[in-house]
Amino acid sequence: MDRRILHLDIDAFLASVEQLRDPSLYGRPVAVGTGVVASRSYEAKARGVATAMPLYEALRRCPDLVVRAGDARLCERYRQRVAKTLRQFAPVVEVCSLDDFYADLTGVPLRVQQALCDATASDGERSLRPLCEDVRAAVRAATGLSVAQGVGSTRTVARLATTRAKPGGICEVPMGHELDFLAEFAVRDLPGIGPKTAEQLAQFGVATVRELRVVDRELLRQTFGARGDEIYWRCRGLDEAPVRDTPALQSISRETSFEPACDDALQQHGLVRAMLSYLVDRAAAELRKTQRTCRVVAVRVRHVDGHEGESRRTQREPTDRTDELSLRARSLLDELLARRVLVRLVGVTLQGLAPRSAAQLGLFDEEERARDKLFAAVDAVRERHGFGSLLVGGASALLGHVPHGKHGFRLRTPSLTK
DNA sequence: TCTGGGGTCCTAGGACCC
DNA sequence: TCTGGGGTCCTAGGACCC
Repeated sequence: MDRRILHLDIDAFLASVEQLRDPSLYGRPVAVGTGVVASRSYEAKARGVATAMPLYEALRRCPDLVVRAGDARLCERYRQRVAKTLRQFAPVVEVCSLDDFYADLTGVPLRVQQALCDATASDGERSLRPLCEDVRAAVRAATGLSVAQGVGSTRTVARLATTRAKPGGICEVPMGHELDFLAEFAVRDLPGIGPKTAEQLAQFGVATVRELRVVDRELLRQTFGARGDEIYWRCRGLDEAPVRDTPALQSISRETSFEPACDDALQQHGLVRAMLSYLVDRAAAELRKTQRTCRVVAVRVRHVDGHEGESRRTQREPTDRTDELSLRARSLLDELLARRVLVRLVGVTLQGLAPRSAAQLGLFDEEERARDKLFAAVDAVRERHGFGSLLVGGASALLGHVPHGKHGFRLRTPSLTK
């Protein structure tokens, strides 16, 4: 009942990493992204630059904006360091997205709580603010990054508290003050309420959390199905979702867009095919790195006219091999390329992930074992010399069309693609 | 107003099996 | 042979998150 959940959010994560990389950027408006703003520094925010804003608009508002492409691999390393630091303070830490984390402090040993007991708190009520200050200092020391933190009795409360704490602050919602705290937030601020749901609620005349609490539970259920119940509890700050240790990934996807659209100098969508096989290779390498296999391959194509197609196929036999997955992806792509329209985006998703087991992989078969060894060798070489040191299968057709370097082909959005 | 590249979860309908 | 019901698997699509 008396849970204490900590939510931590790295301030302007991708932009801050760029500032760490290049200290001359401190104090300047910085944006990271391709096409749209993925992250911006607070100096840029002050000049009207918002995330998800098209870059041309950002530059119109702030002509001296420094725009960087970003580096997803580097950000991933920082993120791991932040997670590691947080684990020194809390028994259970959930890495939630690129830049935010939950920790359940309910189980923090009593002696730690006692040591952290805020002498000024009345009625023996303990404040976790001193702990948050320690976390903030530790993250700063380990990474140089600034974080905002929120504390509350549920994930929802903690998360919204963080939004009040940005940037760099700490916001703690005391037990029993949840309803008041949530009341004036817009419904759109509640996690789980997106643009569609907010619009439907607006038709009921509901804009704030306070107003949402008046809506009949049955009506929410009828309108939004299972989510209706969630919304009902959430606006009362009563979501029960636990903080879990970071759960295993359920899918691995890699996609990239073509700008300008891919009109394919090679005939028969040769470039799109080559790009797909490269993306499959990247995804499969990640699969092997995490010691898993997959059974489902999905391929996605978006054409310049906005038409989107995705198709997937499940196979009985799990695999983690690039060659096998490429074959599966290739036949799916052929189904999607029937339209003779330029391609804007292509991508692959591996699903149906399971821990790798030799028996399922047919590794008692001699040929299978040989292929398996081949990919293990490929992975080892890439580990040492970079992903770009070896090209596998159809990806070589990209040479001369897509810039290539140590880490492989340079995809359009390095800030977000590993 | 869909700009980008990741992810999660839910639902509906059809195939198939018992 | 038909009727019925239930469970599971699969595909597709939508809504949401950062």
